Amino acid sequence: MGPMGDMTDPATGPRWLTDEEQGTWRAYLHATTLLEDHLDRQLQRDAGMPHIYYGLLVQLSQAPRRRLRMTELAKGAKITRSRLSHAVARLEKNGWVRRENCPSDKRGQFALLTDEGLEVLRRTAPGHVAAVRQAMFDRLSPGQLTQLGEIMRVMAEGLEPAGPDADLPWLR
Amino acid sequence: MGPMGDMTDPATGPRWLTDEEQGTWRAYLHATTLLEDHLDRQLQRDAGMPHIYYGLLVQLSQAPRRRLRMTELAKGAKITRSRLSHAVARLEKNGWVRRENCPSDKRGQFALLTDEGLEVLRRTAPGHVAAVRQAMFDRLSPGQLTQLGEIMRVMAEGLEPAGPDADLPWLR
DNA sequence: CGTACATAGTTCAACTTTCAAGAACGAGTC
DNA sequence: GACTCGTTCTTGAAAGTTGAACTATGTACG
Repeated sequence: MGPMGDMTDPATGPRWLTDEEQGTWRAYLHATTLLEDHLDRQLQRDAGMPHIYYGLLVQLSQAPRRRLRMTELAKGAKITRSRLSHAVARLEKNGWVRRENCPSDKRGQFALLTDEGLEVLRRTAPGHVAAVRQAMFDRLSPGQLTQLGEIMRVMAEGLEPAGPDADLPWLR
Repeated sequence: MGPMGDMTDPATGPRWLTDEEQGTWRAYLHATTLLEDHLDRQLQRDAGMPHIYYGLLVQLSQAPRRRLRMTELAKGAKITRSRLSHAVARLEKNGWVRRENCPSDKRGQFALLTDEGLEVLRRTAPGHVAAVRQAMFDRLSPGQLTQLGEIMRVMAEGLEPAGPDADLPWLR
């Protein structure tokens, strides 16, 4: 068990999930894995890259001067720097991204979206949006949309690598 | 674009996401990737396997006689048979799963949970439930819990490989 | 300056996933 | 039986991911 113990009360045992919780958890797992698979396949087929790589291009396209420091890009995509290194290497091979040295910090690298990369994005964005829409927004009522947004923000907040005092969580 | 067209109306162009939809979509992506990463790490650390492998053991543990046909197991976990083959091979090496021939269909294989496998599950389930609880259920109101369940079921329904007539979607 | 430590990014090896074959069996038809 | 076709599961190679080790540079402080 982890360093923080197993979070169970030795007297009462672990707090298992209620039936409703279990049902929701299963539905969550099914929906999220199905959607992720669906988008991965859609993008692999139409854009020649997995969903995460596509997200990297999108982020670059929205950044000033179409470039971002590697670390910023990794944070935005919520992936490790290691994974990003590999991903950018691959995207560079495709000619969709270029690296550039950071003048102010010799350790730093910018990843920047090339014109070709932007073109790929333009060509494939409509199909991607359509897929997302079809899977999620076309099926949810306005109320559900709002609810979902709120719920996801609550969950993300609790999982965020934590802001200040990230290394002293027991003091918060 | 795919065989079914790009779903855009040539007159109006693609229907982009509204601001609220974009916000929800981003929140969704953040929350789901953070949670999946979190659980993967938690289980890798405490149980020595990724989340999906753990899910396979859970499924087996709940099946009659602790065994399932490979295809059933794959369907339940929503993964390909190929992926399952590799996964089971790995779990077999760990001694947590065993294969057995199906007597009635010589092509068939059962995957079955060993006593060791069950023991691993017993040892690690409390920590896993605690992680899920902490990330999701401890943070949502009862109303949100219900909403989330419903929303996820709607989404999953739309993504399901489709029941009968799966190959003639245009007739439905 | 020099030492110590933090940060940025890459690399390596081990592992997992995907995709495209392929081997083996079952079922229907003639 | 023999043909055809679908199903079950496995395999191998390529692609992607992970975590730890490593290089190089910045930063704080005596």
